[in-house]
Amino acid sequence: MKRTSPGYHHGNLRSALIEAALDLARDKGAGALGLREVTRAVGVSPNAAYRHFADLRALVLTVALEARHRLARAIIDRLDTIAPGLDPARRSTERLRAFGLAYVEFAQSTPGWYELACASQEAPPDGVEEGAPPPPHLILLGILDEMTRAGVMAPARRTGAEWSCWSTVHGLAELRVHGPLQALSGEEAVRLARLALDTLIQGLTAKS
Amino acid sequence: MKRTSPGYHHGNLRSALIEAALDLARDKGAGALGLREVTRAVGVSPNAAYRHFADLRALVLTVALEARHRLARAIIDRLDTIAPGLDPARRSTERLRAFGLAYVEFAQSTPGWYELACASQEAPPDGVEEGAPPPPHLILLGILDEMTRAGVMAPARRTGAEWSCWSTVHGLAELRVHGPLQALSGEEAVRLARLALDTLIQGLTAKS
DNA sequence: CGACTGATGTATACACTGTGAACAACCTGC
DNA sequence: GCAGGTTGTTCACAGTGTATACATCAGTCG
Repeated sequence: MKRTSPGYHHGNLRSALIEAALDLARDKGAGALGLREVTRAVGVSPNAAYRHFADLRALVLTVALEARHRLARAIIDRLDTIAPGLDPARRSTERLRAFGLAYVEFAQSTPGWYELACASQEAPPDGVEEGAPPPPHLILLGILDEMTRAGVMAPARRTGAEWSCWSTVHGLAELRVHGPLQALSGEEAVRLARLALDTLIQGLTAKS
Repeated sequence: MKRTSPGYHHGNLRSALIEAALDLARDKGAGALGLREVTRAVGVSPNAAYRHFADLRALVLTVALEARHRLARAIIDRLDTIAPGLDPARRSTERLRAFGLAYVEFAQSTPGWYELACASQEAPPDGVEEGAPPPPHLILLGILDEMTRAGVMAPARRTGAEWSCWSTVHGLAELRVHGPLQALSGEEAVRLARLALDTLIQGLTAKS
């Protein structure tokens, strides 16, 4: 909240706005993101934001991109907990399970960021990207390819498998955050998620 | 648009508002529902709505309930197309598939109503209900019970199976309406939905 | 040093939203 | 025919996003 120089200019309003928006979304949901609300949190006049973003939509898109990065990093971190020593078959299925659990737990621990990550997936207008993690979608494709290579999933089942997985995982998150699973405790929700992931894996890897 | 008597009072503003709101949601999405917008469509002053609904939220809840009924009826109609002569095992799985396809196709043909049906599942404050169809959730439970009775699904897998199904189906709809499947044609989306449902059924019914 | 210049934050204004309060027209029962 | 409740209108207010004009800073060039 403190300005780099006590004077008029803020210093780096842009990042301050993004950070304030992230806080706001985490605490009150993605729907609470408003131009006046965010600028108020930073302690600056509403129209100051227009020096750094074309409009509210552009701000939200930028913040959403950051949320997607955090989701991706959460997934990657979780994938890295799977011991590399396992045999490829077991390892790849465990990685699929870890992917799903990371997705759902990200949604349930920070619903506002999850909402942001899903809503308006477009890239913000200012395109430059550096240390961006691979998007969750690509991570999933990689895991499914591992599974086919390892022989746990028949190549015939590979077609469209990403959408089966994505549906299950995204559906779970959605039910948890906006749907009838809202009331559940974290552990119960995770238990249900594990069951759904078991069914999914069973369906992907079943013989015949 | 024409009033029952040329005079002041509208006659049955309440149903007119609900109908206008349904039209608006179908054409421009659930997010486009605004108090002024709806009353404008009916040709009445904004505050007239307050004689029939406590606030905008109450109106939306009422319209959302109607949308849920239409979803339920779409599902039931589709279930009834499954020939009753089939053997119970085959029939119950076909009914599960029909459930999923009906859900997804409702979402893709009338996304605005689908949004309404999902968002804010609470019942509207004015509680009276008469010819209401059973909610989709109960329909699904019934189908799963049929499947276990018919022996296609092991009783051990029955626990939490509704959430596996619901996740897949709701996830598909969500990806279709708000997610990366938006761009697809109707047929392509249905093909992917069939694949995902195959995987789901495979997972629910696999031996061992 | 001092003035010019671009970047950045402010002030004012406007159209829009949901909603409360006071008012007016209508319908119904006595 | 008139009292009283119901229903729709009007006016008002706080809130929103955003366009325009202005003020103030941080440099750079003479």
